[in-house]
Amino acid sequence: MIQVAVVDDHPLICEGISQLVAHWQPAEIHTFLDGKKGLEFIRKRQPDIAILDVDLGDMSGLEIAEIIQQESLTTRVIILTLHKDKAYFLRALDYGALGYINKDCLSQEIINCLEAVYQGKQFIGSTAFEDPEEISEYLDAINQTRKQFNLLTQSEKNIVLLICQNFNTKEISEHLFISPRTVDNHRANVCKKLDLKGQNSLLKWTMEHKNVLERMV
Amino acid sequence: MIQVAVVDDHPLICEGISQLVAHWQPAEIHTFLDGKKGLEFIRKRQPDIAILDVDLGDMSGLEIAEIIQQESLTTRVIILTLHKDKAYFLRALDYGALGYINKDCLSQEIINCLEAVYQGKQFIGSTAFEDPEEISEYLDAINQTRKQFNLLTQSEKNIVLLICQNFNTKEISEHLFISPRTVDNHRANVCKKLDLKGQNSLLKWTMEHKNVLERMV
DNA sequence: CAAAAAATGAGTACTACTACCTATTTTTTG
DNA sequence: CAAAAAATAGGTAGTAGTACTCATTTTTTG
Repeated sequence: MIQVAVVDDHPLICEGISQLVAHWQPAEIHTFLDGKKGLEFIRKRQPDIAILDVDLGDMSGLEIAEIIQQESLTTRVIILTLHKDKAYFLRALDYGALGYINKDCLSQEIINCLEAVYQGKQFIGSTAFEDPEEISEYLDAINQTRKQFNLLTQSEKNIVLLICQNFNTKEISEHLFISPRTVDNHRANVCKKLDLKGQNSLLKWTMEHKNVLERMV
Repeated sequence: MIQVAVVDDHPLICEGISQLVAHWQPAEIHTFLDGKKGLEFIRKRQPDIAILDVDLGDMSGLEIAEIIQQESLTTRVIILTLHKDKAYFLRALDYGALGYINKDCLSQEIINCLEAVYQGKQFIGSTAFEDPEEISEYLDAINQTRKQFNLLTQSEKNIVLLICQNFNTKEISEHLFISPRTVDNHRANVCKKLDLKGQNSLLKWTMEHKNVLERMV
């Protein structure tokens, strides 16, 4: 049976979400009215899904999401928010939340979100923003970087990630126990694949996309 | 007479702040219960100080701070928050807010904050965080970058900022109508002053501190 | 197993940034 | 005005990354 944690400081919303989850499919639902207890449970039991409110009394659901990411817990995160704040959403993304929905969305949307997130897919509520413009631009940018990175072979990826960490060719070769010439070749191939031209173009590219790349380990 | 805008969706807090401001010194105080009207006023009248709540009904005070920064308004910003969330603080800093205080601080502290911010100084409430450790580390890092940057002469600063924007030596020289050799010399001097050694060390430094440097124009 | 893809290594040339140096002109400052 | 600081420009050398070539070995995949 699926385990779901619901963390929200409003008892009414906790109750509502629980009903919706039960409606979605039979699940073991645990509700928490404050962040610390919720986090404690998530750490210990690693439920399949955690539904986190942004504005908890003692801490933010975003902080919990950050911890889940940092500690590599298997729990998938849905962030619930009252405010249509772009920055909340960006942070939720950064912290690896898969779901992001506004509290005034329809019940069906929450169920769709649960289903998507349970399958490991991203789900962003249709009522989550005032202006979906910027958000989609941001998402596109991240997606493009990811796509580009995924054009690379494993060795090439490793090398790019080492460049991210300020290693130069010589240091990379020592770190990977291979010839600097090999590293050179991989670098050249990466440049070709990503259409990077000119001096330090690869270094610049990795540093510009550092945020995205660092999360692709 | 000083102009102060207070934006908070809780009428009680608006009232309390107004009283405190009046207690501090005679001022023309304008209160707003929602973000949009507050922002409209700030844009039009550019008051000396704006006290912004993080959790407004329609938008976040942080968004308003961001707009104030983007549009280079002269208004100095104090961010008020209910939650002791580190990320809020970091965003407030990024958006150029000078004051940052928690709502459960003492009245005197708010007055101290008003005074400091009015003088253009930064003021961070003593009760604003659970763990002042990380915050001060972050602040130190930013301050160190600023200090380093301020070791540079104007030309050197200009060149560093252009490196930030992905210009290479040749492009910088064309942009500034000077010889590439001159640019080379400035770069070398910067490397010396900042104790940067090795290939691309200056490029790496500027990209690592891009966030801070970009705000130093 | 055979073909394809990836990883490994090297040769050569070019370019950009650093690391020294000197020197002149312009601007700031006491 | 005189001294100091900054901006300008150049010489020469070394190093690291890009740009292309080729070849061999290992791993993946149909």
